[in-house]
Amino acid sequence: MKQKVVVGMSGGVDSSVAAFLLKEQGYDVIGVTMQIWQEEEEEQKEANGGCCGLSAVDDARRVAEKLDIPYYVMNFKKEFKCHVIDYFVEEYLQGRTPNPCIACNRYVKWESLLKRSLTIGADYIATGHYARIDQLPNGRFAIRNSVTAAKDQTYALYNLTQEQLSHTLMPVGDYTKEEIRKIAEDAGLPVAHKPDSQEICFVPDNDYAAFIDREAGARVPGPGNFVSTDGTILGTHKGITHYTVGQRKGLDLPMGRRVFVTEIRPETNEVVIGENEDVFTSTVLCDRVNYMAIPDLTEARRVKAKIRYNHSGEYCMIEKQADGKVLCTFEKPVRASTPGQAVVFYDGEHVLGGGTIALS
RNA sequence: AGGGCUAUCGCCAAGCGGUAAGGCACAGCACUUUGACUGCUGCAUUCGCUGGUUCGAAUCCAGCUAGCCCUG
Repeated sequence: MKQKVVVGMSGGVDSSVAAFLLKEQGYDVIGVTMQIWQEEEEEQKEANGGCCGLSAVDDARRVAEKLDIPYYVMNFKKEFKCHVIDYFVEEYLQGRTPNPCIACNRYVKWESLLKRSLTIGADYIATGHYARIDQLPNGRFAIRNSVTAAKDQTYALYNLTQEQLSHTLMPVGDYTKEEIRKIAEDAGLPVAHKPDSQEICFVPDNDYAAFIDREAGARVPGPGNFVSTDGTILGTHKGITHYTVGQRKGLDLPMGRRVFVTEIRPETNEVVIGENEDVFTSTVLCDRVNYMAIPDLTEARRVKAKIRYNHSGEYCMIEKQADGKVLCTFEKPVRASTPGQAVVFYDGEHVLGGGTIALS
């Protein structure tokens, strides 16, 4: 009997081709689009729709028809609100910089969608991520780099659990973006030339600070002081939710030279300003660690680590602390390690694990 | 009340009679399935105001205005 797989279809090229490939590979494919933040009425264009846009449903449905597979829209707004939007807002209110994509993957796509998929009799869920999944000799499942470094999306997937990975397929990771578009074109999929998505999906105007203002209202910390490392007051900032470590633009500080945010202090509502070199650090402490290729970190080891999406990675020693946090000591200083962002460890092509940056 | 100094883009700042450098800030674009970083482009027909001298002035002269400093 054919194995059944639910493909999360965003309406973009990648997930559409994922569905196509799996069908070709003989799976019993079901297409599902997750409704996560869009207003029902908001059936507007969403020009560059992508990952979570709204043209989503229309495009995904057309692809499903083309592939002749069953297609459903599932509502996950409640889960998305709770695990992604609220988390996103709370983190900013506390002076940290969250990565909503990671939270969405871990808690919405791979928790809620997987759970519901298993309920309807599926064996797997699949997505259009540029990453692969391997089962290692030690029996554990691990995310592996896509064949194309340019579109690698492993960073955003480090937080998945073994249970989740064991029920996941990522067929797109075996191809380059160009190949995927070619496949889509050859298969006659109507989304072959749709532009890639970008920005935070639930903040279409890209003004995340204004979004937080709308969501949190009076709880948003107001203006405070820009201070230099020695405590000198340099000016007034718009509120800590407007800033992140390493930021230069939007400071509105005519210092005569480029200056950057080096630290955000929610306790005193201060944003610390410094030179570019002040934003480099050699040590990063992370917590909420998820181990993937290994069951635990029992002894210090050397790995390559990425401290943000699109970071080329830098080698470091990682060592587990008594409290379970992991201390990373980099061989070369890394720029703008930011509390709230993830640090992901790589052992060769596989994701060893990762955590949330707590301190730099 | 006298004396001196300074007034050039939002901020800083070149310019010293020949037709407005640069930095920062800011804006747009590119890059990007997070926030950032980065790159590219743009950004004073005008030099506190009013006159004057010059073929020609931000640059010289006079008066006015404003700010700073010093002395009563």
